[in-house]
Amino acid sequence: MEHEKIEKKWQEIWEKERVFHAKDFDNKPKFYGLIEFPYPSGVGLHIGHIKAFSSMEVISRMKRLQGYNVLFPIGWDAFGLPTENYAIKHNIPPRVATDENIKNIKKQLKKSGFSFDWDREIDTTDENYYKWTQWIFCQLYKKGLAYKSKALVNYCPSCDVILSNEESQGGICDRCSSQVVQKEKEVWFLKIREYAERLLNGLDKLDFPERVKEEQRHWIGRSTGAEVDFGICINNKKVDKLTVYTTRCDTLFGVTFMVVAPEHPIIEKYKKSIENIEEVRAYQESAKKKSEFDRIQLNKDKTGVELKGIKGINPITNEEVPIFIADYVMLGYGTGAIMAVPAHDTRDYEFAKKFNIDIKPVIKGGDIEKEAYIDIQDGVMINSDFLDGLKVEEAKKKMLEYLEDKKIGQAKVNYQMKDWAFNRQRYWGEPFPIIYCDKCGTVLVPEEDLPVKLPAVKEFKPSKNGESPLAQVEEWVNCKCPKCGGKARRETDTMPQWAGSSWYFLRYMDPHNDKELASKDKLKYWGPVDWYNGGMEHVTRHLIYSRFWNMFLYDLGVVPFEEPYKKRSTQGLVLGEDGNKMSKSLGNVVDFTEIIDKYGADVLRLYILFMADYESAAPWSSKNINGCKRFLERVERMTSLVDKYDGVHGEHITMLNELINKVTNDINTLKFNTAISALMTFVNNIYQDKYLSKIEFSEFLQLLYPFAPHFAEEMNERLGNKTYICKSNWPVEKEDNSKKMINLPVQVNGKMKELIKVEFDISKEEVLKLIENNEKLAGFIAGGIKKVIFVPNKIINLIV
RNA sequence: GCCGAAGUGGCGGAAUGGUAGACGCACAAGACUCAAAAUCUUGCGAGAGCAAUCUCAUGAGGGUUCGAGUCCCUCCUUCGGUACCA
Repeated sequence: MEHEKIEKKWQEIWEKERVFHAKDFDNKPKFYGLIEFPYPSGVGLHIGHIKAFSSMEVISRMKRLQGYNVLFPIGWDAFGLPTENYAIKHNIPPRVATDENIKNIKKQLKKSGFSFDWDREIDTTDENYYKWTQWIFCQLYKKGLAYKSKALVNYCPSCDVILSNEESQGGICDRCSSQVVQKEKEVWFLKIREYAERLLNGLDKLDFPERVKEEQRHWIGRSTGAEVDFGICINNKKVDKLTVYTTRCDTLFGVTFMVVAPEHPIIEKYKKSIENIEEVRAYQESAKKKSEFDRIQLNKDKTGVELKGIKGINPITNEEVPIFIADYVMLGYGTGAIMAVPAHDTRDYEFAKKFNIDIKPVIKGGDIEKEAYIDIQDGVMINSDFLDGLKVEEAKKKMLEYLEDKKIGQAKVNYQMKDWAFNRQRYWGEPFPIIYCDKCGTVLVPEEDLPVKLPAVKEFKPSKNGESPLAQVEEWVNCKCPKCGGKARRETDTMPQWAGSSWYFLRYMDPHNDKELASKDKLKYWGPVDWYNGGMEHVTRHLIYSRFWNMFLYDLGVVPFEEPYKKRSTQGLVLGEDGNKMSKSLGNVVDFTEIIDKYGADVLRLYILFMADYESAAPWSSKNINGCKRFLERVERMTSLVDKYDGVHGEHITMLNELINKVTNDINTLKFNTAISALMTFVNNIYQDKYLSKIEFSEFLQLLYPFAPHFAEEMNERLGNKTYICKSNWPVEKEDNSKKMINLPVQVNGKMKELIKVEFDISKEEVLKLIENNEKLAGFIAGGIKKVIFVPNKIINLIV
């Protein structure tokens, strides 16, 4: 079959018939299937995209035949670094580059035969789209959830851009792999931490894979503990308090020193009292130079400097303890200060060993000469006054009561998740709807003035002083204050990559609305997303950010559902033929457009879904794909076996029913590989029988349709069917009056001996009778049967 | 270190605690052909046997069970995530 011709033909027919069009407020049950919209980068799509999109594609194709009103949309996450870097590299304005790339990728997607509803195509860089991204920011600002503050940020010297923690994991820039350094900057933050608890608790109700939930939980990083007010004293006189965060307030009697982060404000406050301030300053400087990554790398070798001249006071024992600064304590977590209990914390232990500090055990057991002893399960308190004899959990509780009673401490929940650093010094992003006025301060752009359009510029490369290129566009930057009408300047930073993708699934439900981000009625009809498939790499950032925005919009009353995604699944990577991750440097990248040219989109999709379990990574094979090609050719030749029988042959009913059942279930559980193998088995069986009816063939083609839609449509037409498959109804199981026969395995002492063909639902007694009459099996039971395990329709096991 | 996933033929991979290796690839033999390709048929975990058949076999070692690739314990390896988070 000429795949090029028939694929083009059916793509045109589907488009003309508008079969993938999602109808608002239709009476049919709705199904909203979502895939992660692609970045329109210059290199086009990757074979991984094809796999990623194929799950919802297959499910959507089936669901439409099953009578669902399916929303399966597509769009472009076009702001952000990949596009901008491409534009800079090729010296093309980002707008032009984006449009070119979109055009190219759109062509690739259409050629691949995806059943997207193109009427709902969105583009995050379209001003009608980012108007609403800006609008959401305005609401966040109004609710006090967006703020600007000075902060140490991850800064990539090569890209000249500030990165979020998510974009600089491991201290490496996400985009260019350069080493990230720390820099102090005025940064916009979104208070995602205010939603931490809800983001965490919401997970329980969601149909996400457990590992996805675990990663999100870990990312949010909730820990329960206590803040305890230690004292600071100078010359034996208490002058201040120093609050620490601990999850182990039960060990308060074991504190032998304190540690604060190098940037902790007490150093500046008491610099006059610190005798070795020069040494301290030197340490602060060296810590600043180290990126967060370096700190981690050096985690075996603890460093620090004692703050001589000031001491900490343990509020329980009133003992004086030394205070150190050390870079193993982070300013950004807890209070930036800790109480150190070397006997029961590995880090404190290492530090104490190095600096010769006392190690005082407060939990029985272990050998503190060798290592810190940690037993939160069964540990029993010692050397701890009123806690002695209690187990750790009980001691925690009692200590906390004591602290709260004496007003020297309180229960405290902390989250590892930091507020979301929400700006970049780049051109290709959403401008902030923010104006700075000398008189009025920070002023929001009024809603009627949205969108704040991104001006066309000549110089879109990042400038070397770390400022956004927008800062150089005087006529854009200088504006009137919306409040007082006086001279004012616009915010020149832009929003990060994740902004536009944090709410795009909402826009799909009402993409052309110019009054609101989406009408509530349409959100109510389509939302929430029934099934969202995407990559494991977006589980912690994109998924959490978008859940946060959705929750916020829910609180505002704009969105009628709190959680945006009912169900989430993840595809495994397509690895290179050598088993490694595909990469240009390894030269193992497979160009899927070449595969389409050679084999067609149907064979490509069939093979991608057949090669392994959908959710696990699997290597590409240019040999194995032949099997899928041959399979379709075999199906094509099956035409010659079609007889004149009007109906389903009695002998084929069971087989066909099983196929319908299997394919339907497998598609619903992403087991595409076994669905396809069942289709193959069916064909093999038909070849054995050498006949099938037209109806059998037609239903087979319907089942094949989600995986090889063009081919199935073409074959269906050749069979003489007047109705397109895309407009047909998904096959259902037929009444089966035939006596169902099964092969029942017979085990003797747990070992398989024989298969006997029996009627379905046969009784134990009848089976035993058959066994007695079976020449071979009778021999085994000649010595008498001790015990019989009979599992109806499954197995019989004879213990002799 | 911690969290998660996984280890099954020559290869990709199937198996609600119940026939291990479905389906496909590769390979071999046969049919068709002048020949090749394509196609069709058959075989294809290892060992023993003319054979029927038997024994062994799902990373290693234990255990639970009538029965374990699947559940439990200990360990090894690989991959992914994460990390001085107090």
